[in-house]
Amino acid sequence: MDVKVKERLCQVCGESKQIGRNFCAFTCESCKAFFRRTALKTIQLHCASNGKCEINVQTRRLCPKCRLKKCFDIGMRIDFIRSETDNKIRRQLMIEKKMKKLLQDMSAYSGDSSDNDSNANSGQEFPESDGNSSAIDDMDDWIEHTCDDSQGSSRQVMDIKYCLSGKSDILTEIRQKAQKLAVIPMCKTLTDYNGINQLESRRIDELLVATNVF
Amino acid sequence: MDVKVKERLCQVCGESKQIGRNFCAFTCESCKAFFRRTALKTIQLHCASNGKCEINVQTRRLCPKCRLKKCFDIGMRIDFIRSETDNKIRRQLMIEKKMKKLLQDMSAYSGDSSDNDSNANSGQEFPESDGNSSAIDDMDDWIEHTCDDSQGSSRQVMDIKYCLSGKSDILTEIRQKAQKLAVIPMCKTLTDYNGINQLESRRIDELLVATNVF
DNA sequence: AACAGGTCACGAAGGTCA
DNA sequence: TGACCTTCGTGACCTGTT
Repeated sequence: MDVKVKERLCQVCGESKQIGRNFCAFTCESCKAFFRRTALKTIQLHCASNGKCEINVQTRRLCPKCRLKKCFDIGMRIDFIRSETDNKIRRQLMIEKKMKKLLQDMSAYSGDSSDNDSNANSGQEFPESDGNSSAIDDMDDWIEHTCDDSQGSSRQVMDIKYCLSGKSDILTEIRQKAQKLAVIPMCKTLTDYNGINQLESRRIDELLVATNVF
Repeated sequence: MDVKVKERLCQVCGESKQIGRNFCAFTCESCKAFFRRTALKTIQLHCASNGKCEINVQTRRLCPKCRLKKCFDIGMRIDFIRSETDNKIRRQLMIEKKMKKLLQDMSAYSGDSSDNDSNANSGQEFPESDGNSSAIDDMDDWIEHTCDDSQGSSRQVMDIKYCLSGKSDILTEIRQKAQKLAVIPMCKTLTDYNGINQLESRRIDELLVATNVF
């Protein structure tokens, strides 16, 4: 029972909400975020009380130095924070993944069945651009004309565009696909249909597209 | 006896449950899944302890690099993992099998018990509507016989039908395309609508993929 | 029965923004 | 700073084939 209670309280500040195992210790969300942000920083922290501050939910934000010290004391491990290069790679992979999906969607709606999976080496880097800005412009057009942004739904597309600045190879491909796009239905025909949620109406869209009727 | 005990423990992590010969070594289910997922990946794994982590049930998830190393060390073989193309083919075959069964169900519902179709090419056909006695009628029949409306669940299908009324040419076209694509169970999947769950929409995806449209 | 792959809820990382 | 979110790896459980 003692252990159970322990596991339900943040070992750093005593918080009782959102407790989980973070960086090898049971902590709350805020101490987790604090440790992630602070532990790797090299700048010297300063404590006004000679490093003897008590850390609880109320005081935890008053002295970062003592809070961080307690984090280490209760066993939070710095080596469980992913390295910046690791994170960079992950972000890159995520972007490529989204890109691929975007291209698939475009292919589907333009009826372009020539989209081949033969691209075996997915971990490859995109070639650098020579400053082709018109591809970006084209993408802007495409975003503007094909996305219903009434609910911020094209935000991810914008992110991808931003991240891809200077990667004209794939942008050229996008432009080609985009040109084939006769019409629009990217953002769901039956969205507000009573009872059918977004996922389902998306499936219906796909079925209709599969028939090549619309 | 020693050997028997050995065979009842995962050679990677020492787990004692669900042991079997997996990829040429005696392992638990989780190490099997881990090896299947990880062994073929090309991305570089990183170990914080210079590749000297001890792997047991508690620690196995902490360092993928050392876990994978141990997998190889105890003799798990990467060539026992099926290739992606192999898996693709298998999935394709499974889908065709399922579609065949669905087509049979379909035939049963449409009262098309006579197997002597004049079209000899595929063996499985959409029930032919005589003349243009109205595709809508056919659809009505089909809806009536395949939808469980005990909870108003076929309402969406009916609405779709209504939207298509007066567009019998489109309906005919859909049927023709459907014949060509050998996709019947479009609405069959929606029949069980009670909220389309994840599994079901997954089926729809599979069917679409099976048509080679995308 | 044995052994491949598939599924999905869940835990624990990082990211975002008021 | 911290509440909330997304993403991805994990492992128990499942399906299908031999």
